[in-house]
Amino acid sequence: MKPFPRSFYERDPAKVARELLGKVLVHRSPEGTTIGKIVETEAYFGRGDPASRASRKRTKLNELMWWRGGLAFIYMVHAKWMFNVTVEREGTPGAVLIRALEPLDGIELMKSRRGVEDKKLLTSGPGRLTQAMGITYDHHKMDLTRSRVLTVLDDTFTNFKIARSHRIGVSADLKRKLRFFIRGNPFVSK
DNA sequence: TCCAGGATGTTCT
DNA sequence: GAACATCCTGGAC
Repeated sequence: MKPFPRSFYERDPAKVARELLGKVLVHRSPEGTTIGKIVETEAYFGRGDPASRASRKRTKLNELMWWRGGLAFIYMVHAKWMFNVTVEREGTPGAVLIRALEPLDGIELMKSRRGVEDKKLLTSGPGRLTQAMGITYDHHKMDLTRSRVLTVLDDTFTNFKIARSHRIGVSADLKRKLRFFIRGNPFVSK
């Protein structure tokens, strides 16, 4: 297992969102290592995508969407951290939101960070998984293709079917279905 | 300095 | 499925 190269990320957001399913997110923190399989993602574009933070003016908060692919893009919604990966080449905005993981390792650490025992409640939502994995704004701009701390590894989880739907929690969505998830996986958020 | 809003989560019915 | 707790951010003053 090794990290994806930048060329994996510098492509169409929907394509990257779909191909991130079944891949493995690793966070090596001072408290310990937590690992989860990605089971749910959403793609966000730039101009013309009303749900995207890049459809508005470029600011300090959203500018990472214009940067090169493969970087951790983190922001807060409803007092919860959201973990995204930048996609597309520098100058073209795009990001993929990681919405849910299946816990693989470091489960006791996830439980103590979340304050719950139920494994199903650890990482089945974008705010839940950042808390369980210990991901905060400290990881903003981190390069997932190079970092040893936070990275996405290629893996061999291929035995699953992909389903798609409209994105969740957005007030105005595109016609395209841009939420991807592993069909039947119990850790998908809805 | 104030304050509305937001790619949510939890706890109710 | 609906109410509401949560809290940071940037723009409005």
